[in-house]
Amino acid sequence: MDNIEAAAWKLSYQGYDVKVVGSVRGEELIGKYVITPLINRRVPVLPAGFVDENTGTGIVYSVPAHAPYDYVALIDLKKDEEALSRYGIKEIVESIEPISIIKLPNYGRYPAKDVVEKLGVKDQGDKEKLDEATRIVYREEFYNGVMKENTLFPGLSVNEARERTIKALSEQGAWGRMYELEPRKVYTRSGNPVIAAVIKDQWFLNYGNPEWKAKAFKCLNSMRIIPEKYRKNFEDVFNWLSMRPCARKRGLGTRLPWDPDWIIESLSDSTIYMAYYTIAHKVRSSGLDKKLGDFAKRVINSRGNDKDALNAIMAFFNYVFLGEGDPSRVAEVFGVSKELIEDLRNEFDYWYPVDERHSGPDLISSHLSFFVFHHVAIFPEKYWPRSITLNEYVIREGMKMSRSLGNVLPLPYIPRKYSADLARLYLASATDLDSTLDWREDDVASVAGRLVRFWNLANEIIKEGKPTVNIDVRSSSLITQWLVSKVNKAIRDSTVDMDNENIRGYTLKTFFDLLSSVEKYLEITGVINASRDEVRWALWYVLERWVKLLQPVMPHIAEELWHRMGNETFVSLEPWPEYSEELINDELDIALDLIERAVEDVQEILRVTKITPKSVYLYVGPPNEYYQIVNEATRLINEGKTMGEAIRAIVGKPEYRRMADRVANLVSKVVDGTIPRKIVSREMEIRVFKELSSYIRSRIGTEVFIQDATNPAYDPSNRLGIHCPEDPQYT
RNA sequence: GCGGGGGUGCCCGAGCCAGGUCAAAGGGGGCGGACUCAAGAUCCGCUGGCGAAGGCCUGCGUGGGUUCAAAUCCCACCCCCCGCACCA
Repeated sequence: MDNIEAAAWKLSYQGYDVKVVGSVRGEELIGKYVITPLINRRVPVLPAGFVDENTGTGIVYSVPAHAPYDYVALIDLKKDEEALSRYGIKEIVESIEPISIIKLPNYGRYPAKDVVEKLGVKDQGDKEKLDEATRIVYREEFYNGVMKENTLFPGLSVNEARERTIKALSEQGAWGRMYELEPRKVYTRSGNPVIAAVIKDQWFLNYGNPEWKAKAFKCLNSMRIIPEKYRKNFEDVFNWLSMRPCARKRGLGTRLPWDPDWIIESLSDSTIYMAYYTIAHKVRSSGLDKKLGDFAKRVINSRGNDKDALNAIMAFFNYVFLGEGDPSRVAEVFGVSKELIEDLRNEFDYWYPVDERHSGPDLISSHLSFFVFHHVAIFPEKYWPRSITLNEYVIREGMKMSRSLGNVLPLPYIPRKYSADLARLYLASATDLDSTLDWREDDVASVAGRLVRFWNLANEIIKEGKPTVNIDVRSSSLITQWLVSKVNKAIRDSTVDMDNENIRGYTLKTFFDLLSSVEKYLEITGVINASRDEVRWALWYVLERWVKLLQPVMPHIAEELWHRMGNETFVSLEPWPEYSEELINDELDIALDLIERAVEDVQEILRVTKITPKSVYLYVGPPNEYYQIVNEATRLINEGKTMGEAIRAIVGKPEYRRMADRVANLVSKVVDGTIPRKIVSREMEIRVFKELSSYIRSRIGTEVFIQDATNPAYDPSNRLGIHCPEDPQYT
């Protein structure tokens, strides 16, 4: 088929009576002039390689000022001496300058030139960039462009001017419309090109109906949209939705009962398919599918005139989905038991409404909005959908996945190469719902490393076996109390994350944070001479809860560990772990931080001073009044008091009157942040340093002695001058 | 233009709603070390600058402001991404 025929063939589907009367080679026209309609300008015909000759005549109107392709083609042609002389158009082409006809804010005289240069388009063969440039320029001009004085419609916006131009052209009889598909190259499954056709008597759904719209909004307002930021998007689409075609002439699908030449367009009916899913299995196993199908055929074959058949179908769904009508009647019509019909009704009622629909933001403007509209149109309020969750795109190594880049990661490949649990863990940890997920091989490998660490750790705990003695946490070592607190906190906080569908938060807390806590626990208990029974008990305590917490993100591994722990049940069927608020103690975290900070401080001092000490003395726990002063100061500052007011208020109390300078010093350190807002008690401070002194020693590689600052056994340099809570002195 | 989302350290990316323990989680990359004949894998440490004592300076797009205190709150500006009906 040559090009003229292709265009003629396409047009024949668009309501035109087309006959091919002859053909002309484009080359024959080059160098000739045409007269444009409306403005009667003589315009030369020039060669260009970018033109798609499958569309229309293969001749396009060139607007180099505003169309990137035209601009680049003109530049190319000016440089192409060979073509210029072959067609004898050198003089014409050299004299051509783009004519700017649209004023566009933030762009120069020739928007096409601006964008082409910005994107670095090389020549008219640079299709990818030119398409991008065209998209940008057209969009900008369409929404923001204003026609200039040298046009027929000065001052009008581009979209208004376009309508006026069409009108003017058609009044002259110089206008016809040809529809084309975008993107162009779309093929049917049998390999034929897809073309646009003009359809008469199209059926529409009128989403503009105010009552319907109001109901849809009512539903939306009662729904959870996760992430919440997409709600506005839905609202915009709801407002904007109006007439939309709901049927087509070809393809698979259900015929429109009253006009069976038409097939219901998939977005128009697939949006409530989940209602049918609730009963599909029973409809099929009971043979009802066949009976429903027979009725449907009767309806369609009679063009909707077979009222009995139509009523039968309606009665069935009215009862099952809406609870309307009499189940005995329905049973009778279908020749089945009343119990079956009631069972279907119960099945539907058990599952509905849709508690959560998970999808992507690109479907907000179509599928997901229809989903809401159609539900509210058909179902009573109690069956309206409850929530929609959306997640962003997946990219790979920072790049969009596409076939042309050859970097698509096929789904079936994932469990084989990475294992399902690793992939789940990585995906869950890598990003939130509302941002793009970047699949990065290096990161996956790093997560895999953690997973192996976790696996080994869990198996070591299992190897040690279930503890035989029970430990009372309240009388255990601080570090064990700390770990137990961490676990309980992880349960508490990750449960909130789960409820909010903050999967990343949940994963970070339950897997990564707990893993590092347990590793820290092992490191510390390995050097402080902890009770073996206690450690064993604590690790088991953790693992029992940990496996349950991790079950959603790594179901297979969790199940395996659960069984290795000696359980006969499935962890997936176990109740979600409970936490105990009493076992959560933030003071322990602060205390552990205190130790870490002390270690880092000492290391830094040793590094800066380049001293290699024989031993280090840490003086901790200044007088108790200091703690009280700090807590009091924090309270006053948080109330909005100034530093001076806080100092005066504290010094005003008789017990602090004689230490005014110390009060002033402490308060100023609270204000400037040298002393943290949350501090532990003096008892805790001394206890944590004493219990973990071996750990401190192992970290700094030197003998360490913890001294009570108020009563030091050794103070050779007498450095205990000004000294604050949370701020050990070192010797 | 309108609507929405963003701009954080070499890179990715938390934090921001509820200001203070934030030189700023986590990861990647880089550097150093352990292990190894070696490489890889793994593990440990360092990774804004300065510093002979726990500190100072710079710093979260830009410029202002509020505050004792700002990555976080307010105002203005710049830049990036996404969407915008019959498709230019």
